[in-house]
Amino acid sequence: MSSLWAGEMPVAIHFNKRTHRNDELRAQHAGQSAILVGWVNSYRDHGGMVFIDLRDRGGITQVKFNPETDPKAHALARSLRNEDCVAVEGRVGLRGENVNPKLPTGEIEVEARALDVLSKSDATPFEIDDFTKANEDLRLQYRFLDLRRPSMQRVLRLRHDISKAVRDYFDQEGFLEIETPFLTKSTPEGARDYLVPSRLQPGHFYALPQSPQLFKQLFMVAGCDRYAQIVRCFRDEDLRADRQPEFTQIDLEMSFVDMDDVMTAVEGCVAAMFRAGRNIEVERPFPRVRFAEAVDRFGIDRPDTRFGLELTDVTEIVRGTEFKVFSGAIEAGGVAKCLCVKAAEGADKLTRKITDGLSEELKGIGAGGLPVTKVVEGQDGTELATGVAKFVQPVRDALCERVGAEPGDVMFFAAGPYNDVCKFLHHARTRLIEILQLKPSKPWELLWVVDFPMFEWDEQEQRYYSTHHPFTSPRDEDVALLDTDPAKVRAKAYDLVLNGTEMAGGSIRIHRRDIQQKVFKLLGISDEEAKEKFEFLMEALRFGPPPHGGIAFGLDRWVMLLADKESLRDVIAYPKTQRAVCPLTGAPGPVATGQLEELGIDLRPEVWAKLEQRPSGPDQHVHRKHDE
RNA sequence: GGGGCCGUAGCUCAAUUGGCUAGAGUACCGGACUGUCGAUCCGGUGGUUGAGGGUUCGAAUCCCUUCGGCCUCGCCA
Repeated sequence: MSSLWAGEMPVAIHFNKRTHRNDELRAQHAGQSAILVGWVNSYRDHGGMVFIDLRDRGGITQVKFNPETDPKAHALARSLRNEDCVAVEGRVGLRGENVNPKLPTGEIEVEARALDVLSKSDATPFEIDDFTKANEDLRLQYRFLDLRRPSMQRVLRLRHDISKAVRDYFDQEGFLEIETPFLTKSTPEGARDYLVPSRLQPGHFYALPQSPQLFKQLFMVAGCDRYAQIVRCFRDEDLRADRQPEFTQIDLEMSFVDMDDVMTAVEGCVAAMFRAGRNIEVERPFPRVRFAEAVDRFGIDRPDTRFGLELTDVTEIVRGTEFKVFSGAIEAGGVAKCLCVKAAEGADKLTRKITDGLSEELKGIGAGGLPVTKVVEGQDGTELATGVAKFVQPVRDALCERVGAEPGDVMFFAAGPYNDVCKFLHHARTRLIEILQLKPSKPWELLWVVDFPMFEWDEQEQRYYSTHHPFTSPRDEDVALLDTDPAKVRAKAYDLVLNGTEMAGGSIRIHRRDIQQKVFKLLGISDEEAKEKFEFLMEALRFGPPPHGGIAFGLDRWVMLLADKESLRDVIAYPKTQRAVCPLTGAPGPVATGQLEELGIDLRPEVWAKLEQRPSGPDQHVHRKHDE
């Protein structure tokens, strides 16, 4: 290579015989000889002495080139640039007074006797370190460089450690890891499917699995007893920071169990993940909260209970007030709830600007606004000031007593249908926690939400939907209600919530065919439809299915939280952008028309038109009408 | 599909009310320097201000269209 020292043959170092990784050498190794490989993280050329920081996936070791002792290696070292891939042979030396306390290997350096440039690097599009920031789009386009950064390497390692802990745990607990197909059948309910056209049967499509739900239930019918898999799932819906079109689930199913058995198994798995990821021992069992209570107190079925700001029902107190927003909503069958910010929580920071801003935000999600009032110390005791004060003044004492409000506090209200009120105040609560920068009572809070209703009534479509999914079992004591009052039936379902984020959801499944049929009927799924869509499950239920249940949790989200990252993209090696594009590969891309023909697929005229409009870049293959 | 933020040198950013040759740090190139460690010092290259159109004597700045990225609602376990 021309970049090698002119006239010299490259020094042949047996790079495949490296002796250490770059985070391993310590003072105790002083005097030993070592072969290291890696990338040039930085170089410092003093004219005389040359230093390079050599990086591999584990860490950094300083290498010293001395012109007096090793002129050849030194001369070559002067040509090194960032991200060159090199091998170094030398002696481990103590740094004496020049110890670098920032590096674990800072007590030593490798005094190079020989240097081999394995390959040169062009100037990188961004610098490979944790100091400089680069546009995320660029990072994803050059993900192989982005992943060289120590912080990304740490994430990959963390993810590996967590996955391994999960596998070890399930192995130990007697679970079998069995793979399920990716080319499978489209399921009717749930998210939009990713479809894969069939060549052998034109006009037919496989769907990529949204989850292995049915397959794992069949494993139970098959007598596998305990199944667990770390498996990729696919959902063709719009992306978010915490949502990718393909994501990884920890999926499990168990036979001859009830809710407690599954929950205990999951708690063990979560404990193993925390141990592996953060070296934290979590307290078990996790507390449980009933769905109805969670929604009542926090407005949401996945509450973050580490903060105060609980909701209080004030329907009866404000029922008769002059304020139409309250009285009208209540007369129409709605409720009124109050969220009280205590003085100690920083209620005085809630300026008019902030409360107005919150009100606007709430209008954005369908609220009429966010009525507010302040509790103040007046001449004759506690009084209300500003906002809706004059309307609620007549019920002031009852209101303050009910809510526990004291001078200095600020009260927010919402009135209307129960679900709306909860939704609005949950939003307000979440934002207030951010705005007031409230400190959580503890860093991690794991809790179970249980006793979900089986069904939710859809007012618009006048039909029931499954809260969980159609195979979820009702609680034994509620089975009779299926015939009389379906809305009251509680499900054997459980969600695991971490710091206000749903991290896992599962249920005990229906293992009796008659109950499954009854549930389908309630959901408006006809016998023919059930047979068509879930034929194999319905068939399986004929042949002695065991009582069973399971759960699935999103591995990506767990890694994200344990890695203190705010985006799933930071914990997935090759993630997609918001438009579900992979900047690295350019996927999705067009294909040759021949491929489409084989599949019996033709693009619609308007799709063609759009494709032809698009400026085709140098590396972009547009569908060609004539095959190449 | 709706709302919001953003796009200027390889990278991260600046550019006052629409006004002088669009600047800085870093990277890169050249030079100096024997203990640095996000090395330092001196010098240099580098710009279709995402793209297209418009308003104007004059546009990075204002308007329209479009492409791309992020956040979010809808959607989604």
